[in-house]
Amino acid sequence: MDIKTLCLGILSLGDATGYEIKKMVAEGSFSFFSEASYGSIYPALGKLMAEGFVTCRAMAQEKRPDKKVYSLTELGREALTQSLRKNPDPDKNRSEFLAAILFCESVAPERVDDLIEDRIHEHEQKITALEGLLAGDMTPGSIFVVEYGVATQKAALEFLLKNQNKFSGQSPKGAGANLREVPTTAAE
Amino acid sequence: MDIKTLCLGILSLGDATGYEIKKMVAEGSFSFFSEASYGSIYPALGKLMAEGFVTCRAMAQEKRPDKKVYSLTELGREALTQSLRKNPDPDKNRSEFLAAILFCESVAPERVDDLIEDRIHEHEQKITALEGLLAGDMTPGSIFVVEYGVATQKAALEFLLKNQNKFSGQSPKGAGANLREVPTTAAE
DNA sequence: CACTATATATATCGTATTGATACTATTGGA
DNA sequence: TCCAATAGTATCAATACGATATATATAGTG
Repeated sequence: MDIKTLCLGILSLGDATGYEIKKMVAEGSFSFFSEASYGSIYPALGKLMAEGFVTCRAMAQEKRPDKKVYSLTELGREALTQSLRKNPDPDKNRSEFLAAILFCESVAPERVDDLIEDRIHEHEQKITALEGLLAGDMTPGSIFVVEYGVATQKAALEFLLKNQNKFSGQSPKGAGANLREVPTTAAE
Repeated sequence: MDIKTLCLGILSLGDATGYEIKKMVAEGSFSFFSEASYGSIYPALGKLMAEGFVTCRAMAQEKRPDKKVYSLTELGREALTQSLRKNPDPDKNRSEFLAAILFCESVAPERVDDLIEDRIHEHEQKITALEGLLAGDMTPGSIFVVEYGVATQKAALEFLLKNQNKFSGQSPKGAGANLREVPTTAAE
């Protein structure tokens, strides 16, 4: 999803400034499935203005720089509806962790255990954070999205807990320090 | 993970051409957690050459453009090991589907059911595809990665099957066709 | 009181990445 | 025979990212 559409969508939920959009994407329900930086948000808002999809009223504040509040126009609402009509592109998941698992195997197998151990804690934290979001007043949509996130995170966590032993003691080539108590995992 | 490290990692599993690297990232076990285009792979290989991390031997083929096979050097292997030493960055998940759920709510709520229905089929296909990968000869690492993928995909699928009714019949503004049998989900 | 960090708020800049495409040649199917 | 797909290289414009600059105010700390 390009940033223009993302901004359009966020503005469909209510007026916002560029700063607020950035915050929503970095925290809140959006953080689980999107990301955008100022360097893409501000140009996107500029283009949306030029296309007539959003308007901007500058709210002069004393002792603060002007706040530029963007609002969706009727034209913008139609453009968003149109975008939502076509099927969403498949998800893009990027995981340095999974890459590291694959690469460590050939280059530093003794590191895999730590990697998984750390990851388990990260999943636990992520789950706590997501469940914390469910406290505020949320729409059915954002509850759905957050719970979707919780479900997948929990599945990942359980997978790691079940399978972390599958690696231990395997091909201990040279390291030596990594075969503390070889577990009797199902031979194979 | 930047593309240079990704290339280094893939080459640690065996020699490859730029074309082959692209294929591995687009299909195979890598497709689940990484992505890269020619426009980033070729420049990355060029830089890795300049840094002495990879070598390249051109294999002249008749009736085809030269095949440039890249190999990891010992220096490159050390650089990769070094990169793997630091903790992997958190995953980045981008989902147009989840965004669409949120945005549809305010702009086209009658579309949500279709969105979920389609998504269920996509998850089923993805699971089949991932499980298909498990047939070939795989290292423990790639089995782990693929099964991690299967686990999360299945969790997502189950979540959607369980919760797809949570949306039906809610704020049926104008559509009318979407309130077939309102389920008695736990009132709340 | 000064110092530091964090929050509010806008915006730009260099670089990395994407997505599309060009070029050339072979294979396989309609 | 013609079209699409596969194999292989590579580049380019548009976009996105990540870091940073610019200001001001507040909150905490030594």
